Amino acid sequence: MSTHKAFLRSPCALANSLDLVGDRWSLLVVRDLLQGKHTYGELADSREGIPTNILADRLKRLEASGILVKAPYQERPVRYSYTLTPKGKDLGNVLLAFVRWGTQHIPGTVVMKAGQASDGTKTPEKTSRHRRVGAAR
Amino acid sequence: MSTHKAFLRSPCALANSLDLVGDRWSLLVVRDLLQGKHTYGELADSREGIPTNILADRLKRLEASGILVKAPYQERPVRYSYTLTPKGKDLGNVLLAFVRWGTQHIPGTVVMKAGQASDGTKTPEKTSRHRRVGAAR
DNA sequence: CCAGTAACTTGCATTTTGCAAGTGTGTGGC
DNA sequence: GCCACACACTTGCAAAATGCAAGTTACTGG
Repeated sequence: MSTHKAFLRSPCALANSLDLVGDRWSLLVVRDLLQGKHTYGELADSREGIPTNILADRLKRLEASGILVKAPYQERPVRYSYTLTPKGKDLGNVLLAFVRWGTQHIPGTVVMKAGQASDGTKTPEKTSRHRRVGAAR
Repeated sequence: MSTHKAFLRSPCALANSLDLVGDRWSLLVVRDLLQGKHTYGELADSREGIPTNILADRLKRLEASGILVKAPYQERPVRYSYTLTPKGKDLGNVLLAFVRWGTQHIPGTVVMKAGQASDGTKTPEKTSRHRRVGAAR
């Protein structure tokens, strides 16, 4: 099979990025993965309450587009771990841009991102492993 | 009445940003406005072929959330001009992050963004005018 | 055998899309 | 006045996506 299908809308990088992660849930899943979550259960338990069918669908799509990979981390009982690829981790910069825009322009919103943004807002961070956002700037 | 409604999903800046512009079209409209387009017709004539009902809806939503303003720029015949507010212009950074991610990770995509980049990225791209894209099936 | 957990699927009502066609307002030409 | 035309939208659906609840499968410990 070919590695990529024809462009759906245009060759514009923005349009194609939006076709992959331009919906209300995908980037929240990426956020949670960046924060150190890695199982379906942890992801389903997000603050925003993503419906499980949507989560399953987004995980499939994100895997299909090479943003994350699914792999069993134990065999008996089989349990899966979702982790970001480099492509997925690079979305951290997009998240960061969104977070900066949101905190600046939507009153009341806070940074809920582990690894810290530029404005010094504290995050109620729990035991994160050693995963950090590849922050620009 | 309160000045703003309760958070739809969570106080997370990312989640709230996505509630405003987290769909497949909003940021493309912002892109076109940043590129200098300002009338409904010019926006409707985008490369990706946004349906006019969707465009009308997005313009209303973006105006409601203070990302752009609509104003008549001539009276007889009345013609409207859509322009970004500072809030809307700041989305340029989000666009930039998306464009960088896309060009880096989605093979074949190109930058189609005019001027106004904070890192000196330039586009020799020019805009096509009223060319129809009958590509949608 | 039973309860429990993780990881999904399924059903179905509601909402959002996408496409085409239509409407309202005003302008210039004849 | 009448017609063609352009701009800025609406309207009418069919099709798809979303959201909620409940069900399913695989396994394990008691």
